[in-house]
Order: sequence, then structure tokens, then C-alpha cells
Amino acid sequence: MRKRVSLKDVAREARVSVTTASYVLNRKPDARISEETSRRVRAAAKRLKYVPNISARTMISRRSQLIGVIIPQTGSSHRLMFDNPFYGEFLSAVEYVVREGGYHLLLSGTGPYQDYSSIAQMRNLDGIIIVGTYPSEFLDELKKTGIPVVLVDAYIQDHYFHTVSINDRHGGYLATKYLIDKGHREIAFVSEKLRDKGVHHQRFLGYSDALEEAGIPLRKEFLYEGDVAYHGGFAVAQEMVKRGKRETAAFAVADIMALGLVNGLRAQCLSVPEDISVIGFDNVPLSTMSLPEITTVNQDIWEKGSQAARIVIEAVEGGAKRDVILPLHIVERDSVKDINLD
Amino acid sequence: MRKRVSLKDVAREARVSVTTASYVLNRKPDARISEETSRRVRAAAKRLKYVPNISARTMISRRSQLIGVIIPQTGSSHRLMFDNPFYGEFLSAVEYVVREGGYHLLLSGTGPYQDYSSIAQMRNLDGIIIVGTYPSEFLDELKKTGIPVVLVDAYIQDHYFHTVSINDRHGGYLATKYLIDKGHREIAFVSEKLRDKGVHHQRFLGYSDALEEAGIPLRKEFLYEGDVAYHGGFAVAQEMVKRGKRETAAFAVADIMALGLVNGLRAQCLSVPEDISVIGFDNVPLSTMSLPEITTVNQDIWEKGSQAARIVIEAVEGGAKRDVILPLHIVERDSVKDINLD
DNA sequence: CCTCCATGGTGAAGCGTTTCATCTAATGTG
DNA sequence: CACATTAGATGAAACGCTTCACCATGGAGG
Repeated sequence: MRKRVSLKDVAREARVSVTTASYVLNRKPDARISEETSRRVRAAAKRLKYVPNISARTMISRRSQLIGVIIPQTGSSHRLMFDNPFYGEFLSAVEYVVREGGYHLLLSGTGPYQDYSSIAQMRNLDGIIIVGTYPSEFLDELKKTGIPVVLVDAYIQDHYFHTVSINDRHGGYLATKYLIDKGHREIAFVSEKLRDKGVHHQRFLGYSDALEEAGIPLRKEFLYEGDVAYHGGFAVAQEMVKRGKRETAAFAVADIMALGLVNGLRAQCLSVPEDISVIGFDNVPLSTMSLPEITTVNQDIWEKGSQAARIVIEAVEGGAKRDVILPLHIVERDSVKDINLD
Repeated sequence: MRKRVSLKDVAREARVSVTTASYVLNRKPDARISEETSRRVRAAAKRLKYVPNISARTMISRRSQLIGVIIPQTGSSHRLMFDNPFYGEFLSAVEYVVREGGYHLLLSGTGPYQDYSSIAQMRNLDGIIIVGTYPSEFLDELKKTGIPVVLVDAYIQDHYFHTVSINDRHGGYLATKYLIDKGHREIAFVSEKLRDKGVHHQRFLGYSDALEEAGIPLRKEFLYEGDVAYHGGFAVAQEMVKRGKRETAAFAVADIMALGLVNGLRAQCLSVPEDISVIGFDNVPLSTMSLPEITTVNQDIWEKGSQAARIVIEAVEGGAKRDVILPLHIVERDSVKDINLD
């Protein structure tokens, strides 16, 4: 491999100074360069296949053109959370927007918790996107770096962070209300163990809101816990028949769980929606990958990722603090039965 | 934000020269530093929360501690191929190993085809992992950079590239043979339009191998085409009954497609495996997310990712060229019926 | 007493950029 | 014709680090 060509080489080739070459190649608006010189430099750069060295640039400008993204890991394993298709879709959008914006994407799992602010500094990250809920010490460290951070789906109120989220509580309300409107009054709530913060707790709040509004008492025995994963939903189905299945409908906080639930129910010879209706949340592609296809609360994941990326780039380039809340709506499919019609 | 602390600051604090500080912090084995000085420097670094600047280091050492990963995009959209869960799992493994190895991960979609060698040079990438099949001009460009590249699932023979793959042809053989052993002779092959290179074509070759070995003629009308996606498999199911469904079994080249097929069949009131058996490929989690759970050819995706990452790191650090082929085996579940028993 | 060598440490060059301050010529103004 | 102004271009410093070559000091050996 022959030595990499540097700006110096281009300058020599074009018979100008390094300064001039730099000005030309960066299209500095206020630099006064003649058309002729400009052309010469560009030609030289092309001829030599000049590629700028971002490291060098970073040192001076303190801009790395790098956006860091942190994706949660599944508890036990070291796997990123891609088994929930939400993250893949989200990441796709981020990658796309970031690339179009002239940045690159540094992907990390949550492993290096405490260390992430070091990573951010070492690499001179221009901006950071974090999805999910994290300990506040972790966020505080990040804050100290002064790097713009966009928090996605984190229920944190702190003027430092930009946020993009949905109104999960309202989403939970929507889903439950939908079931109620279809005549259901015995409605199961299926989720992981609820932590105070976090989207699932919010969705639970929405669930109770809807119940309360309809004058339906909240019943402890209609609350089910399982991993937010296919097997979690599947297991809940078994638990449900074990408890005697008094419910006519169930709201699962994620489609992946809803899918497990639907199949688990079917495995127990209950049919969906005839014996029990199911509604999910997210509207990931998975929700159409079952029979029946699953009615769910749609959130525009692509939009979520795009927004997060756009906001972080904006912030890097001097934009103001932003908090975006994306809209939600029900998408009706075949997993909910209208029992008013019976 | 106060100014970032540099090595100079640490040196001053520890009352030593920058050189010494650098030696200490990098644990240079041949540098002769007294225990006492060493301690002082480390203490200072800790006190000031010193974080090295990778850009500066990169300039000198020409090592960026960055591994680039390229994931294919779905044809039309800008989405990364995460709708096939293969990629999420693969990426997880890579991320994990790369991080453990002290590197970071730069993620790109295939958008910047031609430009990737530029990106690689700009960022001084230490190594590159590419999954999928790409035009050879693209690979040639990469080759010119001299950066170690690991090709995953690419049927390319070129001494420059490291590779990790499975024997797709053998996998196709295994799947088909399995079906034949269960008494099937009318076996559909379900895939996307076959290109010469590429894993799916190889799997097709394996399919014919098995047929030929068993003395079963290959029948054109048993070949189905659709996108390697859920909807692709679903559509094939419809096509299949339209053609009169002469087959007793089907081999789909990817689980995601197999899932679509199973559900599509069920939607046509055919039951799996009673009316028709289905076998998939990959053993992604998805394959257990249907009823019946899908019998499939297992490839260890996590291992694939880990190996790719390990090889690229090894190569960066001076290792020799490597080509790894991972083993394959059938995992029996419930989507194939043994019709010998009838 | 002089030389040698080992030990512990440092100065300064250099990596590839950006950018500020400056310089030269040429043009315009009175 | 003298002077100010401007267009066009450049030199050199700085970014933070690594590393080569070199400098002290002091004890061992002759």
C-alpha cells in the first residue's frame, strides 16, 4: 500500500500552498480564491484520489462527525435487543438520517455503562442518541461531557437532554379504551414487572385510566407479568388458563409479547379472537406475522429514529433544545372481537 | 464545559514530562520508569479524570480502534435488513466481541457503496466486516485500501479477503434430505429469484443434490419465487394452492419466509404439517414463533458474528488469512410430518 | 581518577488538518 | 503620483499524542 495522499500532496500537485488547498476543498465561503486556482486544486485532489483525514480534522475542529448510539441489551446475555424488532427499525432510521447528514454512526450496547462518557470524550462524539431507561448517574456523567444527547423513550425531565417519545400513557389508554368500546370489561394487562419509570409503567397507567373512565374496577388478578419477549407472552397464556381465564380480552404492552400470547393461547386450544381478544403495542412487522394478524397501537418507529437523528444533528449544529412527542393511533386488524354484536 | 484535560495537564500535575506521562499511561514495556514516578502519573491522571484523545493517537499510530461493519439494506427502502432477525443477532455478536477487544463499531448501511473505501480511509478503519454479496468493483476498491476485510456469506474467492460462512449447499442438501427421509418426494423449493452467487443459489444446489441422490427428478413447477420476507412466503402459499398444491413438503431458504409460508398455508385452510410439511433455514428465534414451531437448519449466527469479529481483530493485529466454515445441523420441531408412518 | 554502562528521564519532531495573521500585487481614488 | 483598498494567496501555529534520539546521574570496574 503506497503512502496515503495528504493535503500537502494535493497542494504540491496543484502548485499552491496547503492553506489554499484546504480552503478550496472546504469551500470556505469567505476565503478569496480565484476560479482558476480552485479548479486546479480540485483537479489535483481528484487525480491523486485525495481523501481527507478525519482524525486530523477532528483534532482542530473538535468535531468528529460521529454520532454515538446506545441500544439496550437483553438482561442476561450480551445480545443487543434486536429480538424486539423495534430496535432494528429504529436503528435503520437513525443510520439513514445520520448518513445523509454527513455523519457516521458509532454503535454500542449498554455494556460500557459507566465508561460511555469516556468513550464519548475519547472519540469526540458530536452527539449521542440513547434509547431506553438508564440510571441517572449514567446520564449525569454524560451531561458533564457537554455533548448533545437525545433520549428516546426515557421518562426523564432534565433541561439538558433533548427527548423524543410517544405518550405511552395515552397509548395505553387508547388500547384499553378500544377494547372497552368493543364491549370488553374483563381485560388482562400483560407486561414485564413494572418499574416506576419506563414506557411500560406509563402504558399501565393508561390502562387504569381507561378502566376508571369506564367505571370498571381494576382487578389484580387480571395483571400478568412476563418478559417482554415471545416466550414471555407465551408463558402468560398458560398462566391465564391456569387462573381460569376470566378475561375476554388482553392488552399486551408490546407486539412481540402479544404474538407470544396469541400463539400461547392457541396452543391451549383457545382461539383468538373468538375466545379472547388481544391487542398489542408498537405495530412492528411481527404483528402481521400471526394468524390472526394483531390489532395494535401504532407508533411510527421510523419517524422516531429519524427525529432522534435529526434533532441530534440539529443540536450539534447549534439548534435549540427540543422535545418531540410522536402521535399514536390504533391499527385495526383481526385479533379483537366486537362482543357488542353477540 | 471546562477545557478537556490533555496529557500535558497530567504531566504538569505529576511534575514529569509529557513523554514520561505517555509512557506510563501506555504501559510501554521497554520504557524505564521508576515505580514512584509511575504512581505519581497514574494518580494525576485519575485525579484529573484524564481521557486520551483517540484522534491524536490515530494520527500517529495509524490505528483508529474502529471496526467498520456493513449491513445490507432492503432493496427499495433505506432500511437496514433487520426485518430478517439474522442481522440483529449477527450484529449483536460482532458488537460484543469488538467491544471486548477494545475496539469500537462503525455501522453503515450499503448506501455509500462506492464511497465506503473513502469512509474507511477517512476514518482510518482498522478492519472491515461485510455481510452479504456485493459487486466486485466495490470489493476491489476496498482491497486497494489495504485494510483487512472479513467477508461473511459471500461466495468470493480472493486471497485478499478473510471469510466466514457456512456450507449453504450442504445445508440445502441436509434440509431436503431430511424431508426425503421422512418420506416426501414432492418437495417445493421456495426462494427469491436466484442469482449466481449468493447463499440462496447454493441452497438450491443442495436441494437438487439431495433430489438427484434419491433419484427424484427436479420439477420446475415445484420451484417458487418470492421476496425473502414474511410476505414473500405468504404469497408463495397462495401461488401454491393456485397451482393445485401437488407437493407434500416445502423447503424455504429462510425461516422468515418459512413462517410466511406456514401462515399463508394456514390462511388457505391447509394445515401444517398434516397437509404439507415445511422446513426453514437459519434457526432464528422467529422459527419458534409460529404454530407449529418450524423445523429448520440451524446455523450458529452468534458464532458467525463472533468469528467474523475475532478474525478481523486478529488480522488487524497481524494474524494470518483465515477462512472459517461453520457447522450446520437440523433442528427438529413440529412442522414436518413423517409420512412413512401413514 | 577515568571510562562504561545501566537507570530514569526529557526535548522535539511529526502526524494531517484548520485558521489567524500577514504579505504581495494590482486596482481604485483623490 | 501617492495612498488606500482589495483580491488572492501564504506561513506558521496549534490540536494532543507517540516516539526517536539524546541527556543526566551514579555506581561498577579497571
